[in-house]
Order: sequence, then C-alpha cells, then structure tokens
Amino acid sequence: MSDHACTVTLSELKRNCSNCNLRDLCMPMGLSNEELVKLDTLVSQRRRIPKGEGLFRTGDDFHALYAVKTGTFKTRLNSSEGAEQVIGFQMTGEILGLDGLGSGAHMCDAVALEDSEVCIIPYQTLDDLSQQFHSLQMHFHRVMGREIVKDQSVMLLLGSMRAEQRLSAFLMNLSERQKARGFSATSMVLRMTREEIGSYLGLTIETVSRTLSKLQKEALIRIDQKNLTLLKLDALQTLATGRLH
Amino acid sequence: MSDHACTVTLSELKRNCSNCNLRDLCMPMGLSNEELVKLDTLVSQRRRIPKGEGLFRTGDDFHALYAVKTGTFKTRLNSSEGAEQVIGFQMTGEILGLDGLGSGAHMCDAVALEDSEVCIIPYQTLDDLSQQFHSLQMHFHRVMGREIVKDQSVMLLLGSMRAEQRLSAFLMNLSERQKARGFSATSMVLRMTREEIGSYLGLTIETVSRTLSKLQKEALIRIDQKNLTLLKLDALQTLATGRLH
DNA sequence: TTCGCGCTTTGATCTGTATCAAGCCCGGCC
DNA sequence: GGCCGGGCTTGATACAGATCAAAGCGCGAA
Repeated sequence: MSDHACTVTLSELKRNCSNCNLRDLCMPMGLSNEELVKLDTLVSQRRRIPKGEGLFRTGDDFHALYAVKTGTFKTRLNSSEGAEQVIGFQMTGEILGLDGLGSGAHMCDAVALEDSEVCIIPYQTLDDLSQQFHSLQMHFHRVMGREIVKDQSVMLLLGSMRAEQRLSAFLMNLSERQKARGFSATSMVLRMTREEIGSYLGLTIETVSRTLSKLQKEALIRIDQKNLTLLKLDALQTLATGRLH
Repeated sequence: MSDHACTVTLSELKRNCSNCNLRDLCMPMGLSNEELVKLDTLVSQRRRIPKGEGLFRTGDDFHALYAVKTGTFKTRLNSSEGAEQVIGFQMTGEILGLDGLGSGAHMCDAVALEDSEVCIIPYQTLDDLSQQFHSLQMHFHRVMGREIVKDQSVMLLLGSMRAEQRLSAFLMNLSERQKARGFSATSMVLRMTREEIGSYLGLTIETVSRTLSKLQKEALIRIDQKNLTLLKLDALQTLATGRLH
C-alpha cells in the first residue's frame, strides 16, 4: 500500500482541526480556540482509503490513532479459525485505533466501507502534547472512556437481546449518530452489507433480512436496498429498549 | 454505606504499591522503583467491601478508579427494563471504574462477590500525577487499551460462539488469570453463581449447568459446587478457540 | 435435629434463529 | 441488449438453547 502517495499535508489542503466542521464531534470537542491551535500541530496529515481497503490490520505496529474525516469504516476481529466478526462501524468524527494502546500492536482490522479519508493522530505526539496540555489529556481519557462504555453496551445487546431488538437498537444507534452529524435522523444510506450487520449483531444474514422485512411490514421502517427510512422512531425505540420476554 | 468507616490509610497498614505483592499485575506494572514511590502518594487509601455490597453503582459520580487488592467483583449493566447483565468479573490486581471516564458518572454497578478490599486511585490525582510523570500516563493508557481489547473479545464470544465454546473460553480465561496470580491454573474456586456466569456469557442458568455437566461427563473438568478442576487444558483450549461449525 | 431457602441439576417441551435451498434484483460488463 | 455475479429475499426444515417444571443438595436458623 502506497502510504506516502496517500498522505497529504494539511497545509496543502488549508484545513485543520481548528476549522474542521467535525470539531464538535471529534478530537477537538470541548477544547478552547487556543488549544485547538495546538491540536493543529498534532494532526497534520491525512490519508485516503479507497472502498474495501484497510487502514490497519491485526498485528500492525500501533503508532497512530485515526479520526474519520469522511466516509465510513468497519472494524473486525479475526478469530483463530479464519471466521471474522465485525465489532464496530465508525462514522465521521469517530476515532479508530484505540485497540492498539494495550499492546502496541493493532488487535483488529479497520476497513473502509466507502472511499474515505482519515486524519492521522501520531500517538507519540499525542502523548507528548497531552503531557503539557492538560485539557487534551482529559479529553483523550474521555474518548477512551466512551469507547469502553460503547463496547459494553454492545455486550448487553449481544448477551440479552433477541433479533428484532438488536436490529432496532442498531438502527436507532445509526439514527442518533446521523443526527449528531447534522443529517436526518430518519433517512439514511446504509454503508454496510446485510452480512456485515449480521456479523456485528451476532445474527445470520437471513435473520437480518427477514427481520428488516418484518419491521417494514409493520410500517416501522422502509428499506429499499441500502436506502433506509425510519418511520416510527418511538416504536423502534420501544422495541430497542424493551427487554427479552 | 459508611464510607468513612470502611476506608483506612495505607500508612496505618504499612503497605502500599511499592511493596504490594500485586505490583506485577496491577497499576505499578512496569514502573521503576523510583516511580513506584510516587505511586504510593497516589494510592493512599483502601476500602473494604463486604460480600454482596456495591463499590459504586450506575449514576454515581466518578472520582476514582479502584484496584482490587483482595477478593473478586462483578460489574453489571442495568438495562432500562430492570433486567441486568454481568459484563465482567474482576480479580486481584484488576482495575475497576474505567466506565466512568467517558461521562464523569459510573455507567455500571460493581458488586463484591466475596469480602473484598480495593485500593482507591483518586482520578484527579492520577491525572495530575501522570501529567508530570510520563511513564504513569503511558501505563494508564495501556490499562485502558487492554480494557477495550478485553471487551472486544467478549463481543466476539457473545457474537459467534456456542454454549460449549463460551464456557470453555470462560474457564480458560479464569485459568490464565489464576495462573498469572501465582495460583493453580487447573484448580480453583468459582466466586460467582451459575446465574452470574450465564448472564456474563449470554446463556441461561440451565444451559450453564447442563454444559458444565457435559464437560464433566467428557472428563474435561471436574466440578463440585464451586470447586472447579480443569482436567484437560488442551482439549478445553481447542473447544474455546474452535469456531462455530 | 428439622425446616426452609437459595442454588443447582435434570428432564420435557417449545421456539427463535441457524441452516439449507431456491430464486430475485440490480448493476456492471461484454 | 443479454449475461453474469454479488447481494438480498424468502421458504422449508433442523436444532441449540430457552422455557417450564420438578426435585436434589447443602447450609444456616430455630
């Protein structure tokens, strides 16, 4: 992979954290203007990843975090027996690569679901900078804390919800994230296949397909190919939070 | 809960991180002696939690992490509908409370499974100290990274393993953690009930019981009440890592 | 000692989802 | 245009694990 050919300096692009339109979602969230200027020195490179290609893979040395600038990614775990499981989908403003912090090597693969671009956050620099720069450290800790809580809520989903609940919870989660990005909460394009959804939710592709059809028959959603409309958010929310039984 | 009655200063106990027998597992891991002395100022209080009582609960303000000094804890998530799910078991040397970093409030309950004791790591102090003290910061990041990876491997388990695999993986995980603590890798006492195991693994208590009986019938384990012996580690490992199908 | 209770085991049955098997739809390519 | 292939849907059937039910066991209290 031509790493160097893909990276561009931000100065060339004349865009950086302090004027990025993702600054309320991404790494800069909650930092002062003065602090943002320092962030600009931290995040000085981008990298483009075409659809289907990897950003990093299991076993790669960990030396940077990545903020999704445009596009969507999936992360997946490879089990010892070749089977793989999707463990997350990342949208703009979300951070990739935290899995590498523990051991110094990435523990999952990150793959672009569409042509995408990431901002590179060199870990060494992040580390140095947050050493001098307390609010950045605090913020980084919050990012990691949220990652932990997010993973735990997926554990809850996988451990105690049935198919219809899992799907509803998944769709509601997408909706909220879309909304936080200023997009419609009810209308969106799914960037992932049914198979990837199934893998993430611990269901087969057939069950995903059937359950989506069922939700459509009940007029809670409308789904045509990748185009999804959530017709009754409240009913979906009820399904998503309702318990087993 | 009588918070103050339960806390004791370490100076009273004449024990701290630098001479703690958990120092190779816990927060001090990999720090130099000189650095350890600084840790002693960070971790200056303990708290005893009797069996069945909580260390913190969902919604509590987050102001400290906790290192398990003696005993065992479970953490659980309360879903909106009263149902609860166990999302982790913590043994000596493991860190509790990282779930509070994201929002400033704890997002799960931590309950002692036996009479236990924790070392209190005030977050404000940890934050200040790791500001001056680079290797502590690095180490704290590694701890969080490991937590993320651990949670992700549970997602893999819940998303793609069947009952027998889940149990085998769970038992092997316990075995490894026992071993890392200098205890037998093959003989141990389960501190949790079958129901708690089931909740953690996304199975009912009946399935846990039946599957344990099955493993016993196959002479892979011996289980009598809470007393567990792993008879064939290699066979259990094969079961645990073998894929669905 | 007996009682009661929580935890566990085991059996019988039910059911949600996996699995197996076609067939459809749509977009890309010849 | 027609063909091909990947992704998706739908139907029939199988099965792992849930649910329902009952009984055993160990332990603390009276």
